[in-house]
Amino acid sequence: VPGARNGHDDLVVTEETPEAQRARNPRGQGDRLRVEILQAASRVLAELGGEQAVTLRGVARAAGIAPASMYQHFVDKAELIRGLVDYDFEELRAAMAEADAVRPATDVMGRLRAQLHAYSRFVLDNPGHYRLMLHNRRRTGTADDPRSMTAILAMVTDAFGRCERAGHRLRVAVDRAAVMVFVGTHGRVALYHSDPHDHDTERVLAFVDELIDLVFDE
Amino acid sequence: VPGARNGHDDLVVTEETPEAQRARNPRGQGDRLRVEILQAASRVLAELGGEQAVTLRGVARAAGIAPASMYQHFVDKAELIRGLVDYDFEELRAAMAEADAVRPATDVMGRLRAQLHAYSRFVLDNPGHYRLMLHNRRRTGTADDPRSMTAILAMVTDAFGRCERAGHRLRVAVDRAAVMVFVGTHGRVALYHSDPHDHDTERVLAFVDELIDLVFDE
DNA sequence: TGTACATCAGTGAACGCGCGTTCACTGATGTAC
DNA sequence: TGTACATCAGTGAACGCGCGTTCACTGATGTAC
Repeated sequence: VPGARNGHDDLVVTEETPEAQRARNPRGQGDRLRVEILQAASRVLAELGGEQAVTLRGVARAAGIAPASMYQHFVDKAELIRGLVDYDFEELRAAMAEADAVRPATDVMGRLRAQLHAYSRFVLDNPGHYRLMLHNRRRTGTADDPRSMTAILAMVTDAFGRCERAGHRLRVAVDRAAVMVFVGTHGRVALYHSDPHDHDTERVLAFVDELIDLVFDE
Repeated sequence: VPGARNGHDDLVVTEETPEAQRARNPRGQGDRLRVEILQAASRVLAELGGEQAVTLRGVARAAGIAPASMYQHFVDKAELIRGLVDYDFEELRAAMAEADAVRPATDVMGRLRAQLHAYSRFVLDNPGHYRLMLHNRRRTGTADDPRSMTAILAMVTDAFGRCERAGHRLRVAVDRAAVMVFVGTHGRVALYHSDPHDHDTERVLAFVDELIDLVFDE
């Protein structure tokens, strides 16, 4: 019956996506729903921005499942959020790694810029995700966990190290340069996030380049 | 009767502060409660961090009044939040202005550093407030409104301008230098906000000084 | 090959909670006569 | 000077809502015999 509601016990307020009735996963594949849930959560966060917009019931709605079904994959809401943060860190890391890999290995400066540009684009395009990652990150403090800011910073530090070894002279130590540029990049995108006059991606990337120029000697 | 509850229709969960019975303000002084409410909201935000922790009922509880009383001073919750943001911007501006005024007028570099240090301290000490200010700021985009990031940046730009006129040479234009250092400062405090290994105020201030050194020639 | 059954993916209904908001009110106090 | 009254600061109780979570369940499907 077209238009028939699947029986939620609460009204679906935003009728936008009627969400075709989900086909149940086959026997051994119960875990597939887990990533579908994370993708749904990611969509919800992107559309509504702000962690408080990510509710168990809202994500269930977006995934087209019953709220109770969440509990087969996440013990509680906090674990759902942690899962989402890990998912996002992996997306960011992958975007930076790909930007790096796509350039010739010898173009060390180009790879450095490309990584920082990928970082900027990710943050500009996903403000809600970025805020979530910032305020819910792991407490590890080591670069071991690839899902941490420390690991992202380590990628940038590596890129600076390659530049220095290739003969590009820095005005400060490698790790200081990396922190300065990374932190400056973050500051730029974060500070101007909600400013409607400043959503010009190109200007942000130009600022990042300006920062990079500042730490190199020449 | 000591210990007697004033009749809230919901239970007060955190019994911490029994909040002595408020004395009603005299006739013409109804507005005094407005600032008491803002101060209570400020306390709630500082203690619980995060905008979603600031609820009408929670603030009313902290102020020792009935939830309904909020509506004589704020038309709805959104206006309470706006009021809180304005209140916070004024606090930040005042802290920076005082840091500047306390030094001899001729010590232009000291005044610049003092302003940025005051900014950093405010952000480090009030993470919840700072996040609220960032994500709920005015859309003006002009420095006219003293309660905006633009106005704060304008203060920093002025300070850099004074340094340059006093003979300190910059490697980039005054407004670029101001943006870079301001944005870098913001990035540093914001990025490391929730990192327990990095709550050392002195290290943050040293980073800010390092940034300042970087934009000056020499 | 046929069938009983355990397993598995997912559900429906209900719960108690704190929230924002409304509305008719209370009682003290300054003011008009 | 005395008193009726309008004004003002602030309240108590109730509302409907969406939330996170629990629990007993359903029904399809692979497996053991």
